[in-house]
Amino acid sequence: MTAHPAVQTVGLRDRKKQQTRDALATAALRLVAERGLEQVTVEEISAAADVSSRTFFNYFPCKDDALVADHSVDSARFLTRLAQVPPEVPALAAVRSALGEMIDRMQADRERWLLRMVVIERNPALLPRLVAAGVETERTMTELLADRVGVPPDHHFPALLAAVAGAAFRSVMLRWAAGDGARSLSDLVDDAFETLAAGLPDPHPAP
Amino acid sequence: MTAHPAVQTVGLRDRKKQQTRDALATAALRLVAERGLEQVTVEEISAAADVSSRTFFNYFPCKDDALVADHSVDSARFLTRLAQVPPEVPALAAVRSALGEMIDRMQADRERWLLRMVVIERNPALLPRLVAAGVETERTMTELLADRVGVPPDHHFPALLAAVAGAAFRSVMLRWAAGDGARSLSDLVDDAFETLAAGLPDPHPAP
DNA sequence: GCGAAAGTTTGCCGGAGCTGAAAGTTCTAC
DNA sequence: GTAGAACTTTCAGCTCCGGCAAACTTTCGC
Repeated sequence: MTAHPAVQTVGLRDRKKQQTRDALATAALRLVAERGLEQVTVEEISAAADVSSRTFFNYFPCKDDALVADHSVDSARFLTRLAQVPPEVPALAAVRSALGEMIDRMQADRERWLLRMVVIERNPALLPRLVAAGVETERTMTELLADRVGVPPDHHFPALLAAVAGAAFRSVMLRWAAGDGARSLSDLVDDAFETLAAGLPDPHPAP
Repeated sequence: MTAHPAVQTVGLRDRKKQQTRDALATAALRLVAERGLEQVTVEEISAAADVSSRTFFNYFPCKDDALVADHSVDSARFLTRLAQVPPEVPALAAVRSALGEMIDRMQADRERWLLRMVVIERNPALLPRLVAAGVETERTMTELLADRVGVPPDHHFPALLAAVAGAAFRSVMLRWAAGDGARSLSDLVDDAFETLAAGLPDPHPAP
């Protein structure tokens, strides 16, 4: 069903690895959603995924990462995209544009991402982990942005924009999950980036 | 020298507690600055502060928090200030203004804060901790801001502004430490908030 | 002052997270 | 089909961290 005959370069070994990784992440997410972060041990997660707990640590450096840092591929693609946006596009808009593909993938994997965000919301200890997952990305993004706008790498603008964009995106993801995915992630991101571009003016209260 | 005769309601017991807390935080900071986060155990920190390691955990829930989350008082004051800013001031400016007092206290405790930020920069695992320390503050800030601009608490604006302001402030603190405190924290914060208010436009590259 | 009450420190102990080494198993490449 | 690479498991061990109850210190009421 999910077999793509065109993509055969991926051997059995790699497929198994992906399966194990997936099984671990899924089990972790399910168990923590049911019982809460503290009530679930690595041992239980590993048992649910049918591997030893040592194997768990071969895939994830810590329990939390199985819940939030299961998507390192995405950030690499995001950075590639960002580098590809034509240089005349202003930096903020370029970031928004580069996020597009990541957003599409997230919406394709909708259920898992919604569950992930709900789990994070209910276990606030995980929120910093979400930041940790993005830290490396933000560092690289800072360099790319410095290059793009033609300022030295220690200028304040690139670091600020990277940090702010990251924060905005996290805020949007939480909002998306809070609304149970009713509005599309893409729309919500547009709202947020428009607000940023407008300089964060006070919204008009409902009349 | 630092004795304020007017403030005598603080008993011996509380002063001792504060001293212990301080000794632990200082020892942690010094040791980690010397050797790096991984090369320092709670046992060593406690020994340096002349208490048992069990006592350490009476003060801080984990090792990292002794390094970054040693200033919960400040955020409470910040929130009080924010609530006091006249309602006609736009939200972004109100946040900047409320930060003023916290910034002053940080500059008064300059050496410690610079060391703290340097330690964080050199041990990136701590960066998420810095976020964790602000998480509760941001949540309350979100509520205050919703109230201030007169929108329902689930509107996207307050959460976005709180997250963005937090990210901007963290970015500035790191920049401040990177420049070894050469420019005043207050100036750097002004730069960042002006850039935010302007909608994060690309800076002019040096001609 | 003095004794009871309240709060703090401590040692002891155990569970959980995480790592290294060595041995065993499964896949790949020739 | 077999040698070797890659992955998993077992095991031993360290640090982190919290519960408990005993000892100690400060505070409070008299």
